[in-house]
Amino acid sequence: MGLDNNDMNRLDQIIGRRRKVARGANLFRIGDGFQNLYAIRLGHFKTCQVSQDGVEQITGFQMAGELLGMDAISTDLHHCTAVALEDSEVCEIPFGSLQQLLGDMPTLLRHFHRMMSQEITREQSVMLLLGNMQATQRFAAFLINLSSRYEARGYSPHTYQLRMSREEIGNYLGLTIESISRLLSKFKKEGLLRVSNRELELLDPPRLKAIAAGTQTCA
Amino acid sequence: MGLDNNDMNRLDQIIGRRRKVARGANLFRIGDGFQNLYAIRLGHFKTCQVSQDGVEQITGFQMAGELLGMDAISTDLHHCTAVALEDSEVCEIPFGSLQQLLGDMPTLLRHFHRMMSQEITREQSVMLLLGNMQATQRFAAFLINLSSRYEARGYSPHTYQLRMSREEIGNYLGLTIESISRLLSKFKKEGLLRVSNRELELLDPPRLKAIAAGTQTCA
DNA sequence: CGTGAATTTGACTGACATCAACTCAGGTGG
DNA sequence: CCACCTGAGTTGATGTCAGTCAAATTCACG
Repeated sequence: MGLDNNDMNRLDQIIGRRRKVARGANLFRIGDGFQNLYAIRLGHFKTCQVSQDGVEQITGFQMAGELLGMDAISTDLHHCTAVALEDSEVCEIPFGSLQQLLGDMPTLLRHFHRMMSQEITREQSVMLLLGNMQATQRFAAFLINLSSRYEARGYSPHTYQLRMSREEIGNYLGLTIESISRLLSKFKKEGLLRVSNRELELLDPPRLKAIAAGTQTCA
Repeated sequence: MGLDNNDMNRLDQIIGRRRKVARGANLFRIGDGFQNLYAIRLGHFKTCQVSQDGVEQITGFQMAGELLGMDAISTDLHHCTAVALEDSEVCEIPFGSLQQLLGDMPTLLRHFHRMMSQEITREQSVMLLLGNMQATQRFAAFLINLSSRYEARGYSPHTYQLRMSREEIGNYLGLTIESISRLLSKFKKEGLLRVSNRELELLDPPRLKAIAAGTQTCA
């Protein structure tokens, strides 16, 4: 169920300019008008919501190959802010043109729907995480999730770099920076991983998965 | 940006049989194959995820006019279970037929995308709620959310019936049944609402909104 | 090196969970 | 009609996990 060459060519034609986004810069902000979806070519992003009292909640971390901006389709306004976690590059996909194309190309349409649907299920699993997992379990699930996403992209699932700060991890997982730090220390002590700054090595993925699944408690 | 009559007629043609779902019955279950989306005609549903260790997390409450099953598009398998909270009625929308129609009908396509996108933003706001709101704020936000949805459907925003148990509310909000009960009592004492069983009357919506927004703390 | 930011670690606190007892409404059968 | 039972909900006492506050340490970078 991939896109064929013809599909890809027609898709390429509507894809707008590549755009570089410097570390820390916004790709779009809450309230911005919606023109484009963005396909991440290079780098990492975070998306965040802001509550009425001004508190920020990170709703996801995105990496190369993922699509940004789908939440804006409903009202033609962006509902979250996307920030580059490192110097990154995206392709603009003008949504108007994409829509026209979708009408002609059932496979592309199907593909697009899958991506939106995937975002829905991703968010549901975060709700599960935030709603009834303990801190240890949340953090293990987070590490495993990154691991499998890197693996799917052909990178090592055991060794990767955290592109986000401890604070951002904490915010995403509904925990404080201190808790994240303690969890890292605990996992290190347990022989589950090796950390040095943002460089991470998972030493015992099966056990980490078991902790994430809740079938093992961790000391 | 509604659908015109012609659109509606063609849509009606593909809409399958109406299906009654008794209180407590499943409309679909995690792992079921995906055939149809479901438009709720009558009644209320909850959707829930189950974590690997068997804990249930309610990811949403849906009412008449809302669409169920969009999370299944990505893998052709349902990722959550939908349960009727009361005797309800849905329309089956065979997704295959819908897709064909979407190719021909740009307005319908646009409408469908908006609905999917809306689900994404809804979930993001739940993440915000679960990630960094206090119990009181979560519950106020929950009540206000229901209120505005009933209002949008032409029902009273001040007086409505809770279709779900205290336990279900707690599960959804990442709290226990006891906490929900205490919050109800607190709000009652504060003169914010009147409750009797599942019958609810919001006495001071502005203040409740302020609490939900985090701009007011509540005693 | 020196300065400020990010992270780690420790002590204490608090919000919500847990445990337990009690109330109440609704249904069932004598 | 009423005694009994059951399940939902309420209320109180206590415990605990993660938050808060504070200080120490390490890191990034001029």
